[in-house]
Amino acid sequence: MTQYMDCIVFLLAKAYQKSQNHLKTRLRPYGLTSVQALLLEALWEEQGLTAGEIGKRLALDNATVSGVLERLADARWIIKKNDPADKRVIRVYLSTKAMKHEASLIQERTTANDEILHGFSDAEKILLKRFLKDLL
Amino acid sequence: MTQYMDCIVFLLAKAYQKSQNHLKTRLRPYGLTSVQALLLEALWEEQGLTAGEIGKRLALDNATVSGVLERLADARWIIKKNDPADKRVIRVYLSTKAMKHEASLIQERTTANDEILHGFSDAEKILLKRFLKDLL
DNA sequence: CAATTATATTTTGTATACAAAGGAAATGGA
DNA sequence: TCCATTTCCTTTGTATACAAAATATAATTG
Repeated sequence: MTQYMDCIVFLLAKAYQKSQNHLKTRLRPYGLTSVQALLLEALWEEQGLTAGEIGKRLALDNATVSGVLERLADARWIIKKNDPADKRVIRVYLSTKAMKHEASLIQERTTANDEILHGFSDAEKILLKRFLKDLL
Repeated sequence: MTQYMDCIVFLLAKAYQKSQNHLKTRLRPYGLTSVQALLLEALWEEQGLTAGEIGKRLALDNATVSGVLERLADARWIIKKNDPADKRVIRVYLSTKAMKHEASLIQERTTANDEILHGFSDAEKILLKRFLKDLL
């Protein structure tokens, strides 16, 4: 029982799942999943991104992006439009609903982060994030 | 683009996915996924665990355990038996195939771990693991 | 200009994670 | 003893991640 408990993949998996749970709980009232909220954040930063650009920015593969976009559009968080200059390209825009919730959703994510990291010192937070970034 | 790049959930997710890829690649020749290999490791440590016990040890929920066990049994890595003392209970045993591959599979996991952490000093490895365990 | 190659997104399929529900067996109290 | 409740695992459903294939459009080449 001790060997795989020291396996980095296992530890990352469980840490991720545990942390994600904090965020998921906070997003539930909005009817959003954490990946959906993440995608909205990318759009708040820059509207009109293509599906491919979103995938690159969020390190999501195109099949996943396609599904997430579809469900976000269905729930009226985004609007998908073809690019007139290239019929293969989908550009994604935020709906009024999304614009209205920007501040609160970002707040939810920030709060979840604080919750997750509440037991760490500032130095430890920086170090942990550096370690994780080094793994990417 | 910078805000969610500092989100702990995002960083953990992507670090996990990136790391898992190393392990997945090494397990592919065996036809095993990383969670399946993880489950086999639990059984090498103790045969005859119940589905529930496996779930507890590996922090897997029962629906997931059920599916993983089913596919492992189908591929002849494990044998599922009812417990005579309690018909609700499933006890899981390793097949000959699994016993034969124990050493090599553990080696694959160890090597993947080394690969993933090759850029970290020994002290950093210890610290990273401590941080992750603190998140659980 | 037509054929070939490349690109963008969607679809299809498998696996895991999780929530909820279902079915069978065991338990405990009246 | 009987029955309501609890327990164990499976099934069902949704979401994401990833691999592969499909479809449509754009670019390149001869």
